Amino acid sequence: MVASLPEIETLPLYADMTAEERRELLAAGTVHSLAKGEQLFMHGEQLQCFYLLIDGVARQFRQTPEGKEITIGLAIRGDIIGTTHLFESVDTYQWSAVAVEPVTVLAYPVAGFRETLMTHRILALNLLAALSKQTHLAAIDAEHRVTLSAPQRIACFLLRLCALHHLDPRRFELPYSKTTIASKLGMEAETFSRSLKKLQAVGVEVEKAHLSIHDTHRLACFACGHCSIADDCATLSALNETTCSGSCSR
Amino acid sequence: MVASLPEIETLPLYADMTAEERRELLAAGTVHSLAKGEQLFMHGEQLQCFYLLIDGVARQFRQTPEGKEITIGLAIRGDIIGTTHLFESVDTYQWSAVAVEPVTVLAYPVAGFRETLMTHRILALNLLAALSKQTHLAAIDAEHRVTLSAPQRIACFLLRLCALHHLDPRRFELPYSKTTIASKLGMEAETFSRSLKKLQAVGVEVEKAHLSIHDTHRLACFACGHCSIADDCATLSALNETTCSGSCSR
DNA sequence: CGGTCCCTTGATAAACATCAAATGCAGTGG
DNA sequence: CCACTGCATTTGATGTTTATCAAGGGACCG
Repeated sequence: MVASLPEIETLPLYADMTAEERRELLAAGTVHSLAKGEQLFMHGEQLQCFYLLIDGVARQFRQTPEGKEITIGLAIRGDIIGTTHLFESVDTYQWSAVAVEPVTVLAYPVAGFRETLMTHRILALNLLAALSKQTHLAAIDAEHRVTLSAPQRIACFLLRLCALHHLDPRRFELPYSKTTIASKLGMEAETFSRSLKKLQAVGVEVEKAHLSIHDTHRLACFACGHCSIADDCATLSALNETTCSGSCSR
Repeated sequence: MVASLPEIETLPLYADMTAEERRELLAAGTVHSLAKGEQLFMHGEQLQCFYLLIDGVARQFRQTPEGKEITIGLAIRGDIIGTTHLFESVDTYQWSAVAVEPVTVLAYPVAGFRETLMTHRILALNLLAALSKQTHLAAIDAEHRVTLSAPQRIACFLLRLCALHHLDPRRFELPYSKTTIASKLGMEAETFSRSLKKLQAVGVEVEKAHLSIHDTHRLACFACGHCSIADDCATLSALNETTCSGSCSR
């Protein structure tokens, strides 16, 4: 764990700080490691810590009375989990979080954290940035669920996946189970399976968990043709432009 | 406009401050009034101000290339609009906002706002609280779209509407058009119209824009039976308990 | 070897969108 | 005051998408 600690400094939460301030904040948190399947917190539990995810993947979800699970999001390195509850007038977690891959987190107790924020103003700004981003991504996700078909949402997800995890689109392995991805995209596993097959028509080869995107540009056109994020997704395209040049012809 | 200004102090954004600090912050913003249909900002425009909504209703939305509009949310008194973009690495608005009812806002220029936040630490905390709430509500909305049927989402919306706007459930008028509500709920106007009719079966009378909820408790059971927010919605129920006692039998 | 979990495939059904058309209301201009 | 126009709403008919139910294959594990 300690091996990866030095690089924590590069995470956005600690951006724009003096080395000293960073060191102090890092010292305030405690490192935890979780095996696949272990939970960070459960819905209804007493609020205790929020977490900075250093490595692995954590799934945040809600559960309906019937037992159906709705995935709120998949968090990866650099993402912050549990802060949403910090400033609400509640003292319990409003949803649950579990590791879907072995996870390393830096845990910060919520007790007295308001005071920490008063002292470390830049931290407050960085937290604001993180929450803004979350809100923005939530809005985009919501739009996708309304305007994009299941295959298109998958296509969008795959492109984003490659960008975020630095995977080679021409051949990569899904970093977590298809069931998990399906739930993150708000569809049933069956629909995911069937839709993935339809993507063969736009040049996506599937073999178990191994995928090959023959032409990222083509896939992007298929997925993003009906999406309003065009300019913003230039960010995503930029990341992909290592393997593919030119943007969608819109 | 000035008439309503004194009460601005009671908004959450200015909570926990000294009177002096509040006065200073209020002075930093400029009051704007917009007629129905006027826009606060448009997607792609240069980022200039963010807004604290003092009165009226503003709709935030995105537009797909085909011209379809996706409503992100309806903001009312106390809500903050445009902050999401403040901390992102973008300098344009990522979506649009228009007044669906005559609106009064307090506008704050984004230029130099980071510095303001450094000086006014409590403001930063209050902003964090506001953004947390937004994220939380977004998660709930997303869950509703997956787990609730159209009539149930409408029922949930109506109950919430009465609570937020302090309307008497036994007889009230919709504060904005049905088309607007439908789009906020992520459904077509036709579906909204048909679903609203189905609510007659659980005691909702409809006549033009006038609604009567005969039994809020019954409607809550119909809507919330499949929802995971039970405890949290106690907040909402609490507001409703002026007219209806007892909670859903779950 | 039996069990479990993940994934796939097929058949069916429900919910919702879409298309098309009618109604009614509000505002406009004559 | 009345025809005219535009917009919001409603209603009906139809189609598509996706969930649901059911069953089977394959990998991993004890």
